[in-house]
Amino acid sequence: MSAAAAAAAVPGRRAKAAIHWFRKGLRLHDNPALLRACEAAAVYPVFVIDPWFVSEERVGVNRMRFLLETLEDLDAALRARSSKLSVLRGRPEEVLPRAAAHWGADLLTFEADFEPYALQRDEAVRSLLAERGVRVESFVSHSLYDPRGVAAAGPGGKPPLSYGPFVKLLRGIGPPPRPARDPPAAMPSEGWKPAPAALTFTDNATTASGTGDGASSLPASGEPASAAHGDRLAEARIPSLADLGYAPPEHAPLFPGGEQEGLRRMAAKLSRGDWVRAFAKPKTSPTAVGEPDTTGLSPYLKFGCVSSRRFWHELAAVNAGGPHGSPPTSLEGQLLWREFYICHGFSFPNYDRMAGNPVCRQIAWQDDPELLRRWEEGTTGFPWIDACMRQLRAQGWLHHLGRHAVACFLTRGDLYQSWERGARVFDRLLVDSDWALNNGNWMWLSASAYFFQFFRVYSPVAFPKHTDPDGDYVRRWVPELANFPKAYIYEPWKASKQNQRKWGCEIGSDYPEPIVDHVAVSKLNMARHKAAYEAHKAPGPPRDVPVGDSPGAFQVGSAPRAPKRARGDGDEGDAAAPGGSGEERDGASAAKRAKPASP
DNA sequence: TTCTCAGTTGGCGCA
DNA sequence: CTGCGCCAACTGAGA
Ligand SMILES: Cc1cc2nc3c(=O)[nH]c(=O)nc-3n(C[C@H](O)[C@H](O)[C@H](O)COP(=O)(O)OP(=O)(O)OC[C@H]3O[C@@H](n4cnc5c(N)ncnc54)[C@H](O)[C@@H]3O)c2cc1C
Repeated sequence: MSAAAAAAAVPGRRAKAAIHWFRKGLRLHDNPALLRACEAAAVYPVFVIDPWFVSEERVGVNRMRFLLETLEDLDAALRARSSKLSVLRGRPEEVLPRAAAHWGADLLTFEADFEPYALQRDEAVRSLLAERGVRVESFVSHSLYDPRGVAAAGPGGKPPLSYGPFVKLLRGIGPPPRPARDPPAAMPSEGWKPAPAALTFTDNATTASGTGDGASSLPASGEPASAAHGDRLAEARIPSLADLGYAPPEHAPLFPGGEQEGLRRMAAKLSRGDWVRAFAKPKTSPTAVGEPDTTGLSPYLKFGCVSSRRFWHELAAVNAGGPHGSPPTSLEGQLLWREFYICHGFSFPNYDRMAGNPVCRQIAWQDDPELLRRWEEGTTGFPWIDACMRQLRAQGWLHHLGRHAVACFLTRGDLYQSWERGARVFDRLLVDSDWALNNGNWMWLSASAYFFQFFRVYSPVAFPKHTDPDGDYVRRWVPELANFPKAYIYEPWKASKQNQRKWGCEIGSDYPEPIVDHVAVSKLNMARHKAAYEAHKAPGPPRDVPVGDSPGAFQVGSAPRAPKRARGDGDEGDAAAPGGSGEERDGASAAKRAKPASP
């Protein structure tokens, strides 16, 4: 392969054929890696679907739908520039070398991805292609800054553990780079040929191989794809949800996928200058029904349908229009939180678990699959918590404070289950699931990192009343309770049996009793956390806390009608719970690939 | 080394 | 409805 190696594209020299590998960064704007590929005589944009991710167990229907819609949108945008998207099927390490050989590519470009799973995958691809004489180039365009540079600028080569100093560090670096220019109106396609049929998704009705690859062609610039290609049904195409074995979604998407949708949403939000400048995150409402009270850009930023740099610069222009808030609560502050977690996920090992994670407190979480299941399914008996979990399941999205509420409830607040379990559920269900953001925020909420005031616990009853005293959000997502008046909407178990019947929902049969006595259990959990922190100061393996080993502890301050069940299944009293001593994590192999970066 | 201070977004009772 | 102090007290950063 030395001849091929000699033919590899070199920096600055024009490549013969370049593959641009889309993973995140699913956009044409601000895409430096795509621009680089466009310097070649022909560019082949591809997306690789690794079947490993294709399962509702790993990537829920909302996120998979978002991805497929995004790929459709990307393909349409490429076709308008005389190109098209080839969606390939298989492991990137196998598919990309074959595709490169097929197309005679001497250059592969992609957007850098700093998640551990992606780094490992990309390094494997890079070395495989290097052996075949294909040069690989990556470009930073997902985050505002190159996380390597940010980390290097921090004390000891690590980013600060607190947000304030982190932002100060960024300010010292200066504003993020300006977005790259758009790709050319007609993307290069010298000697273009279609993707290898064996690697693509094709219609079953006819076969692509009949007349060979030559059957396919590229659209002329601006030519509508469907009209131009109606005669080529067997052409490689973007799979549907059904192709991938997903059941039809039960709910319309809250966020339709795609660059166009993302840019449209960003423009709509930024056009409200006063709203943008007055944005204060803690004051936004988690109980909105319908359009979120925040930007709703998270899935677009996660998949890179919208460039964070473009968002930042357009936001800066809006902020220039008058007095505005500042981080951490401002809209810019939100983007910097994203930066914070991305940088931390890159800088610290084992960021997605407690064991071996240098920023994470070691805590002897309980392990009760039944409690986890009820939380996940939205049947805890706390209407606010259940409404949030049901919105999450239905739409794949929750307001930030809704995420706070359910994450606190599952972990340090009430159920005392590991944040890792919660993060795994979120990762499956969220349309915007992002490895670093998800794990980092779960550590925050569980008071495992960044935030340590564990005595501040969200009440599953009182908290939602701030923004929704009438309980309309609960009625939307927990229809069993639709007829309950506001006085009982967050505590339906307090209504008399007679009223429960009258309002059409008997607690205990039509809707569950509360899963725990919140007041009692949150006190116990505070004591547990306090002990865990003390153990942290005087190192040793994490132990469960002998607090609350007396069942009596549960009756302290018990809520009216605290369900008998609350004590029974509430994990309490087992002071001898196995301390997650650390190293015996489940599935070391799962840890290696535990990452839906692309899907 | 030791201290001080600030920290996105708690709940509650009270004025 | 809003603001305030209390609860009991955590951390990382920086002086
Ligand atoms: C337990 C938990 C898990 C989370 N998991 C994810 C996740 O997997 N993916 C994800 O995008 N966000 C996650 N978040 C952060 C946050 O809740 C969402 O980013 C936000 O609710 C998305 O809505 P938005 O785009 O309207 O936010 P906006 O308030 O409009 O913010 C704009 C953008 O800033 C970024 N941002 C905002 N808040 C945060 C934050 N706390 N941390 C990091 N970035 C932030 C996001 O990219 C967001 O789209 C999580 C939060 C919690 C508490």
